[in-house]
Amino acid sequence: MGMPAEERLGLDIKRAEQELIAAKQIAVRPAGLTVPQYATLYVLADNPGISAAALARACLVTPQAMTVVLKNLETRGLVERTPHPWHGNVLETRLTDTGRIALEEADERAVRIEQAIADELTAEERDTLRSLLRRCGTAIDRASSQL
Amino acid sequence: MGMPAEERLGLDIKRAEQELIAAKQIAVRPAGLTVPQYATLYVLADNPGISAAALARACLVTPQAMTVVLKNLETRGLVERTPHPWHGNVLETRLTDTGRIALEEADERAVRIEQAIADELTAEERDTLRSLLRRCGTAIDRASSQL
DNA sequence: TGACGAGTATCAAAGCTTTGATAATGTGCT
DNA sequence: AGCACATTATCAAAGCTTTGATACTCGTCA
Repeated sequence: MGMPAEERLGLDIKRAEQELIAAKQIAVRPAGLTVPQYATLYVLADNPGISAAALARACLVTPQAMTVVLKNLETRGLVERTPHPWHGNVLETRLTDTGRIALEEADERAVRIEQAIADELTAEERDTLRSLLRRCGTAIDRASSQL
Repeated sequence: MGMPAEERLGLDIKRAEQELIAAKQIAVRPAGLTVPQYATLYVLADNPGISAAALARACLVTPQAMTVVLKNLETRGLVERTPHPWHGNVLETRLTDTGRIALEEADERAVRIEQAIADELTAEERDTLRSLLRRCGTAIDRASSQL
């Protein structure tokens, strides 16, 4: 393999994300939610009536993946989907009261993970991390499109 | 929700990882591999005869997840699993010639993604990013265990 | 009016991942 | 020898994700 594993920053990013998602799983589990479900409800809380496709874009997943998540949430009564008043073919999705309660319970614990990250770094370091990650992202996109 | 979304660094980390994995998918796909399969073969190349459980730890997944990946790789003849010579209950896993070829083909393209990241940042910035991500990781672990 | 393109929803198949539980094997300690 | 412990492998169930394909609706433009 051409490039030494120690120089591959991708592993560091992946590791951080893996630790993050593992911690969030533990955080939101007592509320009866998975991480994708939590993320979906979180976006839904600020965007009532959003379409599943738009929700998928906001959560960085495919529409098909979002369909499955919504199906599970709807079965359990955490969200409700009603036909759009005049625009056929579109289903409006909204939080139910039960869904909002679950979200708040989950967020209360999930936010402690985010708070721990924020507390570990100074404001300047947070900006630096954001900036570096963003530059990685653009570099990745560029390389990917030229692949 | 208690904490503003803009302050949640988790989203930035997740986004970077998502872009990374999407790009790697595109990179390794022509070699007929998925990202988890590529990661598995990559570790396997440097650790012939490793057990599935150890492989799972190296790839940051559960043993069950690794079992599925190995099963798919074995079906397609990219790896072979033989009983450990004297230690029963352990299956040694090794790359086949076909598997090595697939890995090299995949790595040739995947490395361009890593190279793009490395090129985008100075040596000092790479160290900074690594350090910040590591500190995030420890903070996450700490918060998670105190949850 | 009619064609086209964008956005949305859904079915199907394949693969990955996790939790939970069970069983077999090897090692170390008593 | 016998027992506890750690490691390994595996089965089962549930959920997430992706690619690929199909179909419906709406707005725009010719």
